[in-house]
Order: sequence, then structure tokens, then C-alpha cells
Amino acid sequence: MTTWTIGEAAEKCGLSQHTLRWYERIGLLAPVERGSDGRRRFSDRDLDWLSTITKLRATGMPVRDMQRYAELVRSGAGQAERLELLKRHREQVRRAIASQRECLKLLDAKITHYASDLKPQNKS
Amino acid sequence: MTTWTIGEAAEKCGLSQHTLRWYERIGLLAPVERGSDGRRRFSDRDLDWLSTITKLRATGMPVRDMQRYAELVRSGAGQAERLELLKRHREQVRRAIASQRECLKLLDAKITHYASDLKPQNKS
DNA sequence: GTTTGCGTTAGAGCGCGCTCTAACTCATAG
DNA sequence: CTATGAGTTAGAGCGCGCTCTAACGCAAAC
Repeated sequence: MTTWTIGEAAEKCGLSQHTLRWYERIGLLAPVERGSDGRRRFSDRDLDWLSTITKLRATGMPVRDMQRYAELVRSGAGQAERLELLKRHREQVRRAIASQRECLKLLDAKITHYASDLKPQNKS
Repeated sequence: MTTWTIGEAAEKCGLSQHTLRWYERIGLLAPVERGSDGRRRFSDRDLDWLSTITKLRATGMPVRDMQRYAELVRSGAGQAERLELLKRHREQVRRAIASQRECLKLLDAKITHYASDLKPQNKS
């Protein structure tokens, strides 16, 4: 089974090495396996998990909530609470998307407005 | 023409009085008219503008960019640059929405997974 | 054997967007 | 007359999510 140095892992998941260490420190990442030299060896499972929490972050889940979720996943229990957490978050993401699409409308209107103001060498 | 105290304006636009003053200080808001007692009197135009920049913020436009935009609007000029700014921002918002919808898929998948894990009193 | 490069740690620092504080002014109510 | 309440200012402080620093370890290359 292949493993990855922190440098490789960072490149693969698009986070900095600093961030990866910090994620581990704060419990977002379970303690990563170490080689005989004491260096981290990231597994594919670690990278999968990183991909998951990166998506959660990208949708604005607070680090606090991700910590809670990570804790539940590590403990193996609390499926009901995980479900709750994810459902609540999904609702927020949906709302956020809806709200952003509303704002997009205004943006489109303004852009149309400016564009039509700029074009006319012909009219007022 | 009706005007509003800072308290009323805050309530109407959903920002705190502190934030309104701060917005004015940093130039996101043109200097608001004052009554004879030196207190701010927000006009409907001010509230319209607040509604606009609130939407820009809600879609993640950095304060720096909003300052630039506000400056251009106040000066009355720079339509071309305003258009550019808005277009660039619109692109970012579109990307953000697309990315969030992607993440939503994962979220849905996980939720389905947990839900089916929790339900079965009948199956493994 | 020393330099280079990649890693380690704990903890300090930073940029963003507010948010709060302290000390003050006024106008109105009791 | 004073107390209340809403406003004013400049500037300090805060929570978040990293991001960077300093001092160190170790192994391979020269």
C-alpha cells in the first residue's frame, strides 16, 4: 500500500503542509502514521478524508463542526448525530446557494445596465 | 422626503449600527447627511446602496473591491471599470455556486448512506 | 564532514470583517 | 434638575482560519 509524504499529500489535496499539520493538531485529521524516521506517511484513506473535509470547508462548514464530525467518525459511533450534522449543513448550503443566485440576478441587471450605458455612441 | 436614524437604518438593512458607521468610515458608504444635531439621517438612496453592497458582500466580494466600486460610483466615472469589476465578480460567484453544488452531491450521498445505515432494523 | 533538502515541533502572527469600548453630546420625560 | 436613551468619535479587541517562524533532526549527495 502506497503512502505519501506530507509534501506529496499537500500537493495532492491542495492544502499547504502547514495546514495539514494544523488539521492533525486540532483533530480534523486522525494522527497520521509515521515512518521509522518519525515522518508522516499519508495513506489513501487520509487523502480521501482530506477530500471530504475540504469539500465541507468549501461549503462553509465551520472548523468547529468539522471537528465534531471528525470526532464522531473516529469514534465509529454517533451515526445519528452525524446524519443530523450533515443534514443541517446541507440545509445551510442550499440556502446559501439560493441566496447567491438571488444576488446574481442583481449583478446581471447591473451589468446589463452598465453595458447598455457604455455601448451607445448612437443614443443619449 | 423621509429619512432614518442610524438605529432605524440598521434595523432595515440588517447590519449593526457599528457596521454602518464603520462602512461610512472606510468609504463603503458616502458621508451620510446629518441633522442639525449632528446625527446621521439615512436617505432611501443610502438604504438602496446598502442593499446593493450587502448583496455584494453576501456573494463574497472582498471589502477592498467594494471600496473600489463605491469610489467609482461616487466619482460618477469609471463605468468601464465598474463593468469589469462586476463581471469579474459575477464569474467568481458562478464558480462558487457551481463548486458548492458539486459538494452538495457528496453531502447528499453521505446523507443517503447514513440514513440507510440507520434505518434497517431488518437488514445488516 | 558539511551542505542540501525535507521533515519535525510549539507557538507567534496575520488578514479579514467586523464588534465593542470609553468618553462624550443632546434632547426629552418625569 | 437629573436621568434616560439615543446618538457621536477614535481606536482597541476579537474570532476565524490559517500561515509563518525558529530551532531542531536526519539522511543522502558532494
